[in-house]
Amino acid sequence: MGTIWLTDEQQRAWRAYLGMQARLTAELNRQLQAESGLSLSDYDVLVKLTDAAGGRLRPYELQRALEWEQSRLSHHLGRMQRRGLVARQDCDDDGRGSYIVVTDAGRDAIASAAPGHVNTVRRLFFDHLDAEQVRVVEQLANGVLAALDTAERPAASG
Amino acid sequence: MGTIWLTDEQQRAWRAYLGMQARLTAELNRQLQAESGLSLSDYDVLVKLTDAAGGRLRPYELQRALEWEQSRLSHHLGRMQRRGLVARQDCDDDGRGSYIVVTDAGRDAIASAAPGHVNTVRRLFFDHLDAEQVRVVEQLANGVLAALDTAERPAASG
DNA sequence: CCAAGTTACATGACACGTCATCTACCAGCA
DNA sequence: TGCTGGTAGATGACGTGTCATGTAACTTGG
Repeated sequence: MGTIWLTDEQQRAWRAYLGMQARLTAELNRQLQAESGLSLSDYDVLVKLTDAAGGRLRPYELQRALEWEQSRLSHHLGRMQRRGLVARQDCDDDGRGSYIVVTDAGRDAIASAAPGHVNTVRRLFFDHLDAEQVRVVEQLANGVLAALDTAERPAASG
Repeated sequence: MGTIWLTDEQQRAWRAYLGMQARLTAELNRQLQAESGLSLSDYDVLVKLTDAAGGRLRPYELQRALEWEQSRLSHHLGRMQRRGLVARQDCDDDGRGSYIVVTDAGRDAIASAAPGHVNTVRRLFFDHLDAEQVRVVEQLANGVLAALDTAERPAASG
């Protein structure tokens, strides 16, 4: 029988969301790329690494922190290593793995990129939201995320 | 002088938004791909084409409707043509251009993809929002979009 | 202690998006 | 008629993301 479509309000909201998402991501990437030569992905990786003790993490730790697919991370770390942003150290505990370490160049890159990026986030996004809207974004996004979590890792029955 | 960072509320909202955005897009793409062999981009193109009179549009019309970069559209149409989802017709009015037409295969593809996709959008997103949140999403997204528009196409001075 | 399963990570193939650049055509003007 | 500029669109190079698969090292029951 008939498919249930979206209501008019939902359609308008969905279109607006998709539009914002696409344009905003593109703009943020463009600004970051132009001002610092980093991509948003590079930025996220470097944030996690510089936050970590010793500036290094195992790839699987990075993977969980970033919620990336494993092969994406592997490819991306390879590229970042080629560009000198990160390096690898052998892992004595576990012969399969390695540590990923931020290099000095990596630290420099993110230190110089961060202020401009944060400014852009504020200029393009938060400057146009009031306090209530900020709260709604957080709650709504966390709600959707929670649903995605339970949908992907279904609770054990019983 | 000190860089102005984000407030705690803004940081939490931003992280939540980024997480939701990434996971949601990935899931929507995965579902669409698995159930119909289309990507979200294919879907958007086919929606615009089937909405148009005669099921055909000039590439530049598609470009404006989708708000895509020109080369992205060009590459994407090439791939969709290779897969038989769209075809090209000569444009008599303008020797430079052509019309992009949905093929029967394209119509079949989107007709079979749409119900499942809409269902997934509702299941993963709207089922977790109340009416007020839906309104906020629309308003907020449109506000950010408007700002992006004026930022990119600065008004003529005077 | 060893075979079987599991975990950590890499890799090749291929779709996708951006940038820079190129070609062909159209429109206005001398 | 030819020149100049703008518009429609394609293309190659290159970075990125996904899927499927491979491999080596760890772990665990017997």
